[in-house]
Amino acid sequence: MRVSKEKAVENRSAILQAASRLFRERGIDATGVADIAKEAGLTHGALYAHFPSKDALAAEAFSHGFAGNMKLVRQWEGGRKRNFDKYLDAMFSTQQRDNLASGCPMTASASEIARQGDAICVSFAQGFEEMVRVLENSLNTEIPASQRRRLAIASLSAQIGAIAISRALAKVEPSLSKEVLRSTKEAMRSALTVTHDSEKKSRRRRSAD
Amino acid sequence: MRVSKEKAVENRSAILQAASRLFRERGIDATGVADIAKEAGLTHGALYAHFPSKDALAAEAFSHGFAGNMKLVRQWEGGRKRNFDKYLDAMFSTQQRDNLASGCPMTASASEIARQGDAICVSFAQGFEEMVRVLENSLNTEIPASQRRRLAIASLSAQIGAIAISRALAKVEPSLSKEVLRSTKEAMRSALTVTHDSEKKSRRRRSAD
DNA sequence: TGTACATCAGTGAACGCGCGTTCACTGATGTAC
DNA sequence: TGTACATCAGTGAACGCGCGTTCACTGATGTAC
Repeated sequence: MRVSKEKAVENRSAILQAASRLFRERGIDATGVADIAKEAGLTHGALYAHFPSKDALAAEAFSHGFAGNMKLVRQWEGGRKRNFDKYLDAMFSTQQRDNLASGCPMTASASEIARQGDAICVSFAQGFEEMVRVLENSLNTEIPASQRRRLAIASLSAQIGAIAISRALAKVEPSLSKEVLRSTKEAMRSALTVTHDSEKKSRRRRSAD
Repeated sequence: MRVSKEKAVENRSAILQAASRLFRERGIDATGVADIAKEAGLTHGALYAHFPSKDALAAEAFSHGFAGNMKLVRQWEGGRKRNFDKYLDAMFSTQQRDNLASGCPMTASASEIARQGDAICVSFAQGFEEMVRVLENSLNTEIPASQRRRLAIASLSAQIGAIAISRALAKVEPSLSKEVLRSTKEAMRSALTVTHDSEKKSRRRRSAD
């Protein structure tokens, strides 16, 4: 039976939200369209009135989940040290590790992306580029601009890797799982609050802080 | 028809090798037991004479692939700087990125592991711990021992993350894909050849190198 | 060494199942008069 | 404002397909005599 325009928009959004959650939680291959429709309170047929295929839904769900996550991340943008420390504490926490459902979709699906269709890869690329920009702007402005981008990229690599590893270890080696989070966080904190090259001027300037 | 004992051992090994390759290349969920058996020159039924289930095969295939990869890695063990630079160049190369089939299984399946059975997680944990030990021993011995382990863990996080990201970007953003490899490599080179804390003595000692 | 027979790795049909997608149908909604 | 009808979001049965696993069967291998 036909539903009102508003209800249809609501349903589309519910499908997107369910897909975004379930793909992160169970992986893209392991989540069926019927599961998603059920979660959204619909039957599987309805899904095809809103999305042409599972692949297209996955690409849009990825962008949707990414946009939601980005809002949370932006609150640390600005580059002040105290904020950045909080950002690191939040990113490398066990809460973040155990929060598959609404955490970063890039992290939840890292090694699956490359095996999916091009649409998802494009969504991933856009999300990654935005994330690099945001992180770059959060770094201490005393770090030379040319290095900030490099450090932002390396940091995202470390974040994505550390969360994936700590998730894989959580069940069977819980203490090693936590060590991975802790060690990567501390290494990043050192790397991002001190410059790496041997420019002594900037190093001295910072030590007065 | 029955085959000789030697041939049976050979076949078991062929299944393991095929599984190890295909799981890395296509992902665990996306690879069928029939594909694996075919690749090994057998039919799917034969597989169950050697392995009780796909899950058990996956766990053993993971260990097998990991052991093979470890042999390649060990050649850089020893801690000399020149060797370590070569290790970094090899790890963050586009060849490594495009080498799904025989690259590190930890990297190929990072975000899938946590969603698989416990047996695979245990294999992963063993592999990871060994990798940490090897990398720890490859780091410059002037870095304090307490920091070496932390740096080794953080480096593995960055490696796994960077390869996963660069694979996801390879098709749609090839230049960004290469930048991720390059930036993460350079950040790691800086982080691992210079200590991170403010111990000035060791910093001075190293600058004479 | 030669023969008879038990063993068991490998075959391929069959199992039940869930997948992504299609489609004839339903009936409330939105619109034209 | 009230009536007639076209629209189309949502339903649920059905599609072909490939999945992991089982099993009766085959026939070369290995063994006991």
